[in-house]
Amino acid sequence: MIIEIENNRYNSPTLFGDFCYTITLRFSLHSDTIIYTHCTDYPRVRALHTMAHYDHTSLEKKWQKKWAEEHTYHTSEDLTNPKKAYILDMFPYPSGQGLHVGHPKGYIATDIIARKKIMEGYSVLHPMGWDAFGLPAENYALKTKTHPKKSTDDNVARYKEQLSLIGLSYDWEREINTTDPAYYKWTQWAFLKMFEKGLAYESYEPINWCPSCKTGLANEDLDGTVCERCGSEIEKKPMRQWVIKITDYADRLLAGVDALDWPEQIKESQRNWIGRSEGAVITFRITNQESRITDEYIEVFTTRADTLFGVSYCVIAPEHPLINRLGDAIENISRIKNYVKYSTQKTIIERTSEGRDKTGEKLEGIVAINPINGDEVPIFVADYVLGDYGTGAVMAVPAHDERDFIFTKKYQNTFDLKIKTVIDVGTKIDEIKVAHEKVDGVEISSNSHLFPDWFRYKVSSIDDIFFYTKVGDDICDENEGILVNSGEFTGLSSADAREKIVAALEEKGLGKKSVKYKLRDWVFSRQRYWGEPIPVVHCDACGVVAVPEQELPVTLPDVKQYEPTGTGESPLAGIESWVNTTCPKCGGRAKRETNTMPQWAGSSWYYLRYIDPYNDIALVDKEKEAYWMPVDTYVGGAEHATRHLIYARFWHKFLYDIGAVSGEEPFMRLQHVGLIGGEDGRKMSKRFGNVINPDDIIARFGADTLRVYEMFMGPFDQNIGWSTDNIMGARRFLERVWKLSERIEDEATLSHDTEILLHKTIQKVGDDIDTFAFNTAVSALMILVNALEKEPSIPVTIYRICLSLVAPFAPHMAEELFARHGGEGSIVRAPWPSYDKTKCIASTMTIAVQVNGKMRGTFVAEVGISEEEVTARAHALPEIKKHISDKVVKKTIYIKDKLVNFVVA
RNA sequence: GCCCAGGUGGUGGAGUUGGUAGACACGAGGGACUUAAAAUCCCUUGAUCGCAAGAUCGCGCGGGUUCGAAUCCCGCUCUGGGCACCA
Repeated sequence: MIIEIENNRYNSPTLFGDFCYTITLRFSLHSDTIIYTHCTDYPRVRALHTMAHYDHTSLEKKWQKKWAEEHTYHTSEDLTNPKKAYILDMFPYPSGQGLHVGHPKGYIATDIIARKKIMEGYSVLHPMGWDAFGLPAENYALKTKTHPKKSTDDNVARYKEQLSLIGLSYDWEREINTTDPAYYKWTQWAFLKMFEKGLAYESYEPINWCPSCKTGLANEDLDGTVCERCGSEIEKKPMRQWVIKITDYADRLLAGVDALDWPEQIKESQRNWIGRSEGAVITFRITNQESRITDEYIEVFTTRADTLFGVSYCVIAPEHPLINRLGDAIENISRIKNYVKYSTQKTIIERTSEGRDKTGEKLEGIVAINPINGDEVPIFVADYVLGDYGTGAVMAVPAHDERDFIFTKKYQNTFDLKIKTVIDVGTKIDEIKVAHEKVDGVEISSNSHLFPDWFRYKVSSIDDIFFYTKVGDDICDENEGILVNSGEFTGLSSADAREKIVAALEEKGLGKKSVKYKLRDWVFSRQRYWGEPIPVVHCDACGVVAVPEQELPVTLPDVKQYEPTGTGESPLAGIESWVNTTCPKCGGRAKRETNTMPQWAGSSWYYLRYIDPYNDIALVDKEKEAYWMPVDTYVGGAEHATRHLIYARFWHKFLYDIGAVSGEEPFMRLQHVGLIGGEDGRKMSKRFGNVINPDDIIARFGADTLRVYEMFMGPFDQNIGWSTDNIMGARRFLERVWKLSERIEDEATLSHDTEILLHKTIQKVGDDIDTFAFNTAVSALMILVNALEKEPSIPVTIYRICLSLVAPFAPHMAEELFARHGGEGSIVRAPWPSYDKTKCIASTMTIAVQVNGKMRGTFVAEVGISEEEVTARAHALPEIKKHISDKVVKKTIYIKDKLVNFVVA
């Protein structure tokens, strides 16, 4: 019976180009909808109307409603189940743009894993929430002139709506939001604990300042020299700020990396970011002509104590306190102060973009004493030395450090700087195989015909070994070698010399081993409105006082003016009624801290809140935490490698130290999600007009098709461009699954080959889901369906197995077909199919036959056939005979069950 | 500059404990069905030569190891990503 006739004009520019007309007849037959369409010629319209029997829209709506009503994805509270899986996505910050098709890719993957785990009988925790504090949300609010609270809520609602269309198995009863006072109470609580332990402190050091976002930023918030958010050039600005001593955890953060099952790339960038360097701090005493200064010194950090004999001068950073300490003892102090002013006013980009060109000033009137040999060397101030790394001062060895070399070259003539080679980086004579020539001493050239531009010499303390090094004064090789010109240490290897030189200095109290890190303390305050208030007050009498735990949360007050002030104060400073308070300690007048926390605060522990989302008396219940943690599978973008993933690991280790959690590492296994680019090959962005909205795709092809396609596109962690043409492949695949149901027969049996294929497919799909090889899992399912299509009829039990395999990928369709074909209950809780290993082995196999390594033929053999028989049958093949003909078979290579290779003369 | 990842048909990509390269899918070409489209189904589809059987060449480039190399080794090149004066 005809239930509906439509006459439509389609003119959606994204998918259909121009427009066309269609006439659609909808028939209702039993519970199916059959749609016939007549349309004016426009090929892409077919995408809409190939859905004979399979009306994705109504079907997906139906099941999403049902799952919600029946709380299908409610997390099991059974903490006795030994099998648990915590499957987590990096939660999004809801921007005003909404989702494009790239965003759900990771969510689909975790959803597939979570669904399979449920089917395998695991207790599964698979939640979702919102990282809604922070600059992006606030900048968006400012742009649209709406209150951040309002715009954030709107964006969350929009995101949730978009996500819900995809059919994800989140337990929404555990939804969290970092801007919820009940949530950030515990962000503040953790801060107080850090404050208590001395890990959170106030600092007045110059920090990164974004002039556009009008706030201080952590090193991690920079993209090179610009603000990671808005792209503005960063300035250095001295101001009061809260800092967290993440550097106390540098060694543990580094040591923990090795054991993690994370992509090597992320592990490597964390190692680089932490940047551990083993070296030594060496003390250079300072003196002047009259030896009046006796108690001043410079401590330098070096990883190359073995080059100490090659020191030409010392360099201190412009920020180094020595300059103020010595004051007029420096003869040209005003010139030096000018230089300090000049270089500290430079932006980071100016200071680094000068690249190789280096500037500096010599401190006149004083010299540093090399502790190893008493040499007096000049002291410079130069901004190629960083004030906040190591000791802020270095010893310069131009012969073995490129930067020192460049600086020396520039000022060599002005200040008479020496370049002294103290490490022989040459090659041992026996390695380059040049005839012996006994030459004593150093720097005696030789005209080796092999290496004419090298000169050779013998180091007197080492018998019978000659060294080579390159001629010329442009030696600036950092490599290690053998010490020369180094007094009693001459002849030692670099590694050996470092130990011995530092040991010798240590005896004199002028040096000791030291480890330094590139990681800097975490600048934790933001001069912005939209963040967690830092829960401390400033009391005239007591100084900085923590807000008592029982008064948490310190709620963010509602405010009319939330634009950043740019003065170094947050907009909160303007709300007198909120700022003025009493001191919890003495009861006197006090002012609240008006800086807020960075965006990364709330996301540093959110995975714990999902476990126990309504807890008001503890951050997380210990028993529940011990059960669910650590996160078993964590999926998100690679851009968080040195931000969120460092902060969260730090936060977790801290919580471990105070006994709040049971393990040291939060995320056991991490997977990258690759980006989905636009169809034009560029990044998907509003700017390029190439954004594909998942809502549109779902409306036209269905959520199941979107899910299958995104998993089938290619390797999960790879960046791949979207293709609306290719999505048809996924759609057709699902239609085939649908149509298979027409050929179900209770009494049917499968052909032997198809049965083997079925078992192999069960194995492969399971393994592939576990290893994030979703593309080949989908491919295996397609191969199975192609084979089932060729079967005259399909047993219903087999069909249901097939549906179970499809269910994690296309849950709506699988659920519908499962219900229609005798499945009991929801397929969500149906058992994951098991396979029979013995049935994965075929009874016959194809043996490849090669002659001299070239494929010349194949034949089919039974499993278990003997080597002799394989060889004989291979030899008997006509195409093989032809290639061997009268030649002699010198050798036969036999690989069991795979191939035979005849080697002929 | 340093570190990491990668380079396979017209396209997305399979295949890496060395053993039948191009699975699966898209696109394209041909055919069936149709008044005609669309959808669906069947066939072909790495390149070159050939009527054909078949042959040769092919996984960024150049070498090497091996009976046999996309896979291992050496050198180079290009692309993407990260770090970047960290002493």
